[in-house]
Formats: sequence, C-alpha cells, structure tokens
Amino acid sequence: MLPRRWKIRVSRLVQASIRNRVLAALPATEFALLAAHLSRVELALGERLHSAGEPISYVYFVERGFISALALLSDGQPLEIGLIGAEGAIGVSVILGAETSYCETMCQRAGSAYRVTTAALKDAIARAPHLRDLLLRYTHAFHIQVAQTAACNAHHELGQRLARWLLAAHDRSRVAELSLTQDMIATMLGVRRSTVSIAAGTLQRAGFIRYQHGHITILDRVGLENAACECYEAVAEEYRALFGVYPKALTPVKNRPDLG
Amino acid sequence: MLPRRWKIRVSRLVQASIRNRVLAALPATEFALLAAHLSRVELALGERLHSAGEPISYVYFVERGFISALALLSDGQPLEIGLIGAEGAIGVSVILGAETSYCETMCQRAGSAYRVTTAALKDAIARAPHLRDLLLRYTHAFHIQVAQTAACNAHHELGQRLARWLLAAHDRSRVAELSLTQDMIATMLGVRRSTVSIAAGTLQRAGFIRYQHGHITILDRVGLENAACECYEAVAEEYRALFGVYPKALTPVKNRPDLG
DNA sequence: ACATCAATGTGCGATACCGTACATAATGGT
DNA sequence: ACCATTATGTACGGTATCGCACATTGATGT
Repeated sequence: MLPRRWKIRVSRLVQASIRNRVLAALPATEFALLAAHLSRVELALGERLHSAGEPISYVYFVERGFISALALLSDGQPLEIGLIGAEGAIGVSVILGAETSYCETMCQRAGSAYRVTTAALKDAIARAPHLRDLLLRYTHAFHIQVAQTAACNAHHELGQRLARWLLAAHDRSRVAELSLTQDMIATMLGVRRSTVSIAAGTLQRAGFIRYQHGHITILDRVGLENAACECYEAVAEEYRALFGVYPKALTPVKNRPDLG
Repeated sequence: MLPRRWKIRVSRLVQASIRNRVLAALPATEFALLAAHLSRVELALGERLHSAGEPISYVYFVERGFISALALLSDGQPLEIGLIGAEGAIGVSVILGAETSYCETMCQRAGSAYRVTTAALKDAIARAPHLRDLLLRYTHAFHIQVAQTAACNAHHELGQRLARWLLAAHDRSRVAELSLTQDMIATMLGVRRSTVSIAAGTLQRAGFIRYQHGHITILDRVGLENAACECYEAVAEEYRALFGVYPKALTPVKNRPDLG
C-alpha cells in the first residue's frame, strides 16, 4: 500500500535531499528531531489544506508546487492574501497559539509537501530552539507579504498586480510554464476574469508571457519585473533576507527560458 | 525634572491600574519581571514611533490613544494596515526575530504608553512564558487584522471602509469624540480627501456621526456597524477571543453617548 | 470684529473596473 | 473527425473613485 511505502521512505529522510528551505536550513540535530514525524504528501491542484475557522491538524512544509492563502469574505468570494512555495510552510500560525485557521489554504499548482501534526510540531519546537526561531522569522516574512498585499490591493492597478503575481508564482515553480486559467487568477486577485483577460493580453503583446488555454509561459522575467509594482521586489527581498542568501534565493535556476 | 518623576512613578507601578490589556492580563509574577523596565511615555498626535526599515528600539504597550501602522509605498503615499490601541502593542515583531520595522507607526490620537527596550523585552520573554505566549497570540490577532484589511481594501467600498475605520478608532478611544480631519482619514484609507468628504457626508446625513472641523462625534454605533463591512466585526471578534472575554472586550464603556 | 488659515463641500471630465453578455478559439473525449 | 466543454477575447452601459479645481465654512489669533 502506498502509505506504508511512504512511511519507509520518510524513515530514510535525508535532509540534504529536501527542497523546503525551512527544513533545509535547520541544524542536523533539530532536523532529526522533526524528521521522525514528517510524512510526505502529494498536493493535488485545487486541494484544500486548511479551511477558515477549522482546526489546524497539520502544518505543511511545501516542497513543490504552491499554495494560496485565501481570505473568505461574507459574500463568499475568496481573495488571495499570500502565496506559499518551497520557501515556507502553511499552518504555522499554530506556533503563535492559533487553534484554528483564519484563512483557506488551497493548492494552486500541484506538488508535494512534508507535513507534521500540530502536536508534534509544537513538541519539536519546545526542544528545538533553531526550529522555533526560524519558524517565527518565517512567520514574520509572511506577515510582511500580507501587509504589502494590503497596500498593493488598495493602490496598484491590475496590470501591475498581475505581473507581480505571475512573478511570485514563477519563483515558486521550477519551470517557466504555469497551468493557470485567467479565471483562477481573477479569483486570486479579486477581479473579473474579463479584466484579467485584458491585462494578460497587454503582457502577452509586450512579449512578457505567452498565454494559451490554461497555460502561461513566462517569456521575459525582466520585462515582467518592470511591469510589476514594487510589491514583488519588496516581498522577495524579505524572503532573501530570511535565508540570508545573497543572490535571489527564491528565483528558480531555470528562468527566462525562451529569452536570450 | 520630569524623567525622574516618571521613574519614581513607574517604580510604584501597580498592575491593576494599567489599562493596556496585554500587561493587565499577565500573571503578577511575570508583570513584576517586566515592570522594572517599563517607562511611561506620552504620545503626541502625529508622533512617529517606528520608521520603516529602521531598528526597533522600543516596544510600546499602548494605554490611551491609538497608533496607526502604515505601509509606505514607493510613491511615498502611506496606507494604513492596522490600528492599535490599548488592546495591544507596537513593535512586537521583534519577538518574531525582526530587527527592523517593516512599517511606520504613528500616533493618530494622542495618549500614552508604557514602553520597554527591545533587549529588555526579549530578556523578559525568555523568563516569562505567559508573556511570551500572550504576545505571540496578540501578534496573531494583529496578523488577522492585516489580512482582513488586505481583502477589505480590494473588495469593499469606501463608505463601508470608512464606517469600519471609525468604529475601530472609537473602540480604541474612551470618548465618542475623535479629533480627525478628513485629510487624515483619507491618508489612512488611501483615497482622495474629497471622496472621504462624500462618504462622511452620507454617514452624517444618516445621523451616525457628526462632523465639524477636525472633530468627529460618533452618534450611533449600531448604525455605523450596519454601514460597515463585515471586516470590523471579524477583527473585533478576534481581539475578544484573544482576551477571552465574552461581551465586547474592546468596546469602551461609554459608547453611543447621544443615542438612547 | 476682523483677518487668516484650516477644513470641508462640491463640481466635472477622466479612468479603471464592474457586471453581464456573447462570440470565438482551443482542448479533450469518443 | 466530430462534438462538448473549457478558455479566452471583446463589447457596452454603469459606477466608484481619481485628479484637480474652486468655493464655502468654521476655528483661531490679534
């Protein structure tokens, strides 16, 4: 059975092979403390990991793909407040003492994660100061992302916000091609799909992206960065600082694939 | 000299007399640990307590008045992401490991606070688990406030947002009268002053507020609550849960002064 | 009482986005 | 190859807010 095989695999978990940046940054002894409780899970597109108001059973350290954190307004319309990839984890508010999730978390690009029960994480944190400090600092970086989004939503035009979002999604992917419909993006950004269509058309005509039936290819990262508002760079810088790496820590190796 | 007198006063600091809800909620032993390092400061209108990108020297436990946390966008325009009164503290991100402030904090209503150096707070936290847990939970509540604001900025109309903001400000005051110009409010909400003028006029004609040359009086809280978006209640509820109090914990004793 | 300044009300063309509808194009299944 | 479905482009009146300008009103100091 699959679960059994996963369990075997996890018991052999080698830290160096882990792509989640938080887990990778831990001292070996503290990683070992947590590793016994990690289990690897596949994340399917559209899968919901936490629901607003519901208890947080697991904390997920994302490895591949990315997850949206969505605020749910009373009119039922979700709106993205943050995007999480291999640089982070979701459900970490449990370490602040939260018992329930204040937002929905949903998989926007299929991938995988290592998850741990809330209880096991809290237990590990009590004995692993570096893990605790790193998760707190990550929480702070995520908080900054949300705060920047609050200002961005109020001030920046859709063209800029779309470019910002595509860059953030690209950073959290490993390839230039994203499986995203305009409808999905419109939901994330809280605007009409037709409005996204117009903004995306502009980016496509500029040669920054190529768009075709649920598939977006990033053609020109630099062009997109110029088209995006400052919010992209501000948040990216914060995550770079978090891991103390000089060159763009979040930027995938393979970027700008079709450009010179 | 004033500083000497304050010092004397602080050395006699009685927890029961403190209006800051975080400090008031501490176990006596832990309060004592912190009290020796607290100093009382007056907060003048417009005073800036932290600047974006600058180190956080002091953490402020607000007692009277309220403080805005403002994101600074590159066009120089500030935009409020959170409002803090006696229910909380500012600069608390130092306990997440932040070294600098990611936002501006500015006094919007004159009052007072107890402040402590970052170093002393970190020291106290290491020895006072309840203080640490309470500050972490407060941080989480503030995070929710910011996330709600992100969604609110994208979705809700100015009329609703203005009503929400007035309610939040009223909760953090002790009287119904606020010294606020439309210009200040417009800056907080990130809109034109003339737009605020129209929205405020609507609220005034409805009898919810009275507006006169930099002074707003809340006449009808219930009316305002109906005019506000859900975001007000969602955030207020979170702070009530934080302090575990059943009836509106944040609502000042003296509300709806002119209403039956 | 008067002058001055700050705060507010208002007007108006421009614009971004809404809300909705419909047409077209690409994809996937049979 | 065909069809059903999904994704995208586009149109159009409506609305909230912008960006700017100017008039008016209330507070303040002398």
